[in-house]
Amino acid sequence: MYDIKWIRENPEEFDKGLVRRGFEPHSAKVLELDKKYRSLQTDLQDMQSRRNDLSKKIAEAKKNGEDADVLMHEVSSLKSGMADIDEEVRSVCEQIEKVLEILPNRPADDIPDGLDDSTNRVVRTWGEPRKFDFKPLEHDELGEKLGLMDFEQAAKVSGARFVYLKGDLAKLERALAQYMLDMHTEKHGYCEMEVPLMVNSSAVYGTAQLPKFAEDLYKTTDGYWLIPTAEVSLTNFFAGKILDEEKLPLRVTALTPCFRSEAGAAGKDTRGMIRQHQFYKVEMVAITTPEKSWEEHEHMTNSAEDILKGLNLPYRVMCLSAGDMGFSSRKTHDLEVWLPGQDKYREISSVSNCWDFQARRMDARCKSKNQKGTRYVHTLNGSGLAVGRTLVAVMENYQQADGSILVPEALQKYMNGKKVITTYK
RNA sequence: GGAAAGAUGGCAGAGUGGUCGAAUGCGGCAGACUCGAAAUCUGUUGAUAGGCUUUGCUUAUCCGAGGGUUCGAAUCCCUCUCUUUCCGCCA
Repeated sequence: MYDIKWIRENPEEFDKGLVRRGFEPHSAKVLELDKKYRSLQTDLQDMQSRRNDLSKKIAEAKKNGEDADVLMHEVSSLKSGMADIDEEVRSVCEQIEKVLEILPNRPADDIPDGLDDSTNRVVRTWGEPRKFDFKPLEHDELGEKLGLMDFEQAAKVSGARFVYLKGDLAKLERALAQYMLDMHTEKHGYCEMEVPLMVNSSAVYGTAQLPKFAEDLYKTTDGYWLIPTAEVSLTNFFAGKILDEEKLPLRVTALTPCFRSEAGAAGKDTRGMIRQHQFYKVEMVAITTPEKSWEEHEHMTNSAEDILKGLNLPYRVMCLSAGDMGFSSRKTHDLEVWLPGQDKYREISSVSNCWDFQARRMDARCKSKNQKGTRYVHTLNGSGLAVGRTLVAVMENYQQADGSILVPEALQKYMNGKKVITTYK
């Protein structure tokens, strides 16, 4: 959510950001409503002030045993006009909110222009894609050949975009999640959390999946939303709070299933585990002061990269263009892992600095001891990593000619020392 | 699911129709005392929005949320949410 005061002072910048995102300029309309709102509010406050004065006089008159009927009538007539203005103030305020709540965050200055992924910029590349002396398979083919991945039965039980994992492959996924959490908690300074998977509307509004993206989410019969990412639960942990600036940054992480309807993804990634309605993800969230959020963005990106480095999976870091970023983000780094089966880099993590955009929506603030007043915190979130997609990457990168899969060294301790995954017996 | 009691500032906790944005205590901040610290004493200390003659002044709103009654609501009425305790059920 934008700060109306900031728009008042920087209308051109506001519009410029929107245009970079592929949106129409909105400052003229917003400022017109804002002007109306403020003038109405002043009128209303004047009336309220008069009412309060008269009420005090009535109290005094009654205390002195005087007659207060005339005064009381005066307030009554004053009140009849107040209700209308009150209604108008509320309506204009709502109109402003309706406009602002569906506008995306302002892109940072240093990110590429462009409305889609074609102008995303490569920030850095790590690792050499492995040379195969056989034709590498895609993960779903590998998994099914091993008898450890079953899409067919999942389709019967649930439908498209679900999977069963069996035996060592199921265990490998669990090992991956554990490895990620251990890295983040022991090495990167995150606090592990166990979080709600079902949340209410105001939480989803806070992280800005609502009101605009309701069709991407699952809703229960009694009105809960299934989280599409632990970002919702983790970030809202700080909703409505005033945090000590001295204690920031706060870093939290959680392993959760994520639920997505994939409403707009018909025909995309229909095979395999890349795009499922339900998948595990380790999410990182950081809360910082306004001064420290860019620094924290780098730290979080590095934390995600560390996971891939530890698994020796080649990847590159992309800086997303203005129009390709998520709604709440000012700057997003995507980590793309090399998938030999697909012969391309695929997104495995997305690390975003949301600035004060979500903090305003969920009223998360911070306060310094030597400072008057409060400020909105900056929120950041990033996948660290998408567990299902990491499993895919491990399978494709560590496959052998006979169809077996080597267990990356970093995961062996989570697999009881097992070094290779073969057919289920 | 049934019954009862609650929700007040950073925290604890008074306040049942009229200078109540709210006593008191703790905490925080500033000062005094001290070589320094502790203890003690004194003062100070909420948020949001608007206006202005803008390091300040002023107006409004905020006592779980939303409505209502009233000249006036933390206080009375209604709805909702949450918490606690007891009973029931349950991984």
